[in-house]
Amino acid sequence: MSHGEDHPPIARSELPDDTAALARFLIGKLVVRDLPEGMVSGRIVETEAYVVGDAAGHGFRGMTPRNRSLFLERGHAYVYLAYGVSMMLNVSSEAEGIGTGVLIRALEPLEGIAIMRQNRGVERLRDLARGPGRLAAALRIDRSLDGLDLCRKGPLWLAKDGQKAGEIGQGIRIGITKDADRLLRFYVRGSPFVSGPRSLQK
DNA sequence: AGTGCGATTGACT
DNA sequence: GTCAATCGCACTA
Repeated sequence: MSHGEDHPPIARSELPDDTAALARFLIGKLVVRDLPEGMVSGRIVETEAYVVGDAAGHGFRGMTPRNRSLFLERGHAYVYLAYGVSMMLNVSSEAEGIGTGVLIRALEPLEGIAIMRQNRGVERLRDLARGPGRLAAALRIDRSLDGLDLCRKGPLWLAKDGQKAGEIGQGIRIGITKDADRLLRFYVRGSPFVSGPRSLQK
């Protein structure tokens, strides 16, 4: 694998307005993290959409100190702590003032794998960023990145990938109880880097 | 001011 | 397969 690639950011105008469409669009795109030790990147293989009127969405009951970044224009980072243990990376969606977003659930590691191993404390490639909390740990993502514009170069941004994503599967979201039946999870079929039980693959 | 609960993970039976 | 850890925050009063 080559290193030191340029990774131009994805323009905001390329991001679909609709949240579910954005979740699908982001499959196969890159998350790029600029760390002091070097560049870390991965290909997005799993996302979940938290859409308008969605009781499972953090923005459902309006803006709060925690979720205000969800209400930014599409393409900004919403980072929060889940279960007091794991950071979660989301991409805000829709127009400014609408509290919706896309959870990035899993990456296929590309660059900076040694750095990811160090951040995670595990060796196995498959386990470095399989799951939203693991992904955030591998990229050392925390609340200091909340609200960041992901459509420009900085500590963290979104980029295109040279190669096409595989076939995209769709299913129910993981770990929620409200609006749990909606098919708002997207993933690369057959990718070993996708999280969740095998019963949800297919 | 007190309380209950997660968009998870890793350890364990 | 089950389950505890852990804590910020939203909700109730």
